[in-house]
Amino acid sequence: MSEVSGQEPAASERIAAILRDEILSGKIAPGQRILQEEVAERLGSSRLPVREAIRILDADGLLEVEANKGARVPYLDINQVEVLYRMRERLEPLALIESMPALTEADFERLDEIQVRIEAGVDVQAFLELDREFHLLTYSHCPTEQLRDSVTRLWNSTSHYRRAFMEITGARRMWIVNAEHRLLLEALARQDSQDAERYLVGHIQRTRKELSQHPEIFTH
Amino acid sequence: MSEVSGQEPAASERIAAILRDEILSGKIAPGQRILQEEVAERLGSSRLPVREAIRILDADGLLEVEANKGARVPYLDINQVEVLYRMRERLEPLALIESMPALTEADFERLDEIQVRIEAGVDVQAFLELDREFHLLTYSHCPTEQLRDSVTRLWNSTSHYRRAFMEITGARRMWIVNAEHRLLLEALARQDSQDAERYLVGHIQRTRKELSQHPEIFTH
DNA sequence: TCGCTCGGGTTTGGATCCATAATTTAGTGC
DNA sequence: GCACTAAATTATGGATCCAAACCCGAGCGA
Repeated sequence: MSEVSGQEPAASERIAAILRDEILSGKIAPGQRILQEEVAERLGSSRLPVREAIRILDADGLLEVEANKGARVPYLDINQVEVLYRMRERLEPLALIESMPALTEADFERLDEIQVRIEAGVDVQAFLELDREFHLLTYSHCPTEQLRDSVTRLWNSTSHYRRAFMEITGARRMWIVNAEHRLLLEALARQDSQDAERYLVGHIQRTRKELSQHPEIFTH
Repeated sequence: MSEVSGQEPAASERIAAILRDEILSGKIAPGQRILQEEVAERLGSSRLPVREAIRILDADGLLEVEANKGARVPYLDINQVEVLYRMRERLEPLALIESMPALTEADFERLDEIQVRIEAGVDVQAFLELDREFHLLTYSHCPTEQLRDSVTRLWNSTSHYRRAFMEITGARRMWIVNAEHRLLLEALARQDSQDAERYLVGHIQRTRKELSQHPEIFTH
């Protein structure tokens, strides 16, 4: 994650990117094991760059590695996800405040475009991708890479449960998300860090509370 | 970092542990490059486990890796370290609250022993190691591995600057550290999460403010 | 029938060799 | 003498082969 990537993506980076997509999109589910040889053959390389890719994804919080036993997408229980959300509640406002002053006109246009699309109504997968882009874009100018990476890790490791939640609840309470996003955008446009932090924390907190009312998501 | 380590430490883990010590103790300084071959020869292995170890340390926040250019201990500027401290101020109280209820009698004895040693007066290197053990031990029962790892990463990547600070200021204001540690311990013994959080945040905040008054630490 | 042990097969971990990219140095032309 | 170029050196990235650890099932015995 911390790679600056010279200019050409190394094979291990390329493989890591593909696996990352497959995990985030749910094609590879929690509990599922990653077989080095299978991945190597499927992506046309030797096992070595796959091993490096697995380390990269481990650092991204997408895989857990156990010595001599391989890598798998971790199962999380409801308590762990709760704590991950509490971490988000504390870290993301910091990233937002650090990033807000540097947001450009182009960023605001893109944020508005994303929000318009979400409001137009999209399926679960599209919503998850747009929502992720929306929030990570608001943090993108945070100058501290460690903070950006930490936030990204938190989004990564909770993505599966966000999807499961959306698939259960459907679009019923989507108007709340939209209202929160709009309020956040408006505060950002005013460069009001207090309001922005308030709306962001509320947004994450509400999601955590709703999520914890669906323990069935975590039975496996 | 997330390795559960079956029973026998894999070579890559062993090498990572050695390099981690060398970086944390300052034997390898920020800016210094890690040559795979040199490490491999020095530790009696091939380059391959060294490559894995480098990935592990990258995930630990101790190295930065650039494609085709190798790994080095990152330089941080004063602003980055400030943000890392603000991250600590937000994350460590969470880890502490999650861990506090599970602290055992043996933990408290060890914490007291550490604090007694610090008060007896030790050199910089010993203080850094004891202080690290002290705080990480108070978080050690936090059930969420991601949170423990995040906190450890923050300690890792700021360790060099903590040492530089201590070497400049010496033992002059050590009584403040001791008072803060004692108040924290007492609050933990009472299972008073409010007080514990208050003292911990104050402790980290004060360090951040004192550190930011020594910008000369960050000139390289 | 249940549990234990001892295989065979599968999968990960490590070593060596080769390819490729970056850096440095020597050379050449102006 | 300086700047640009090209070749040699150095270091990282990748492929293949071999070793060691783990997993699963068959067979044996209580």
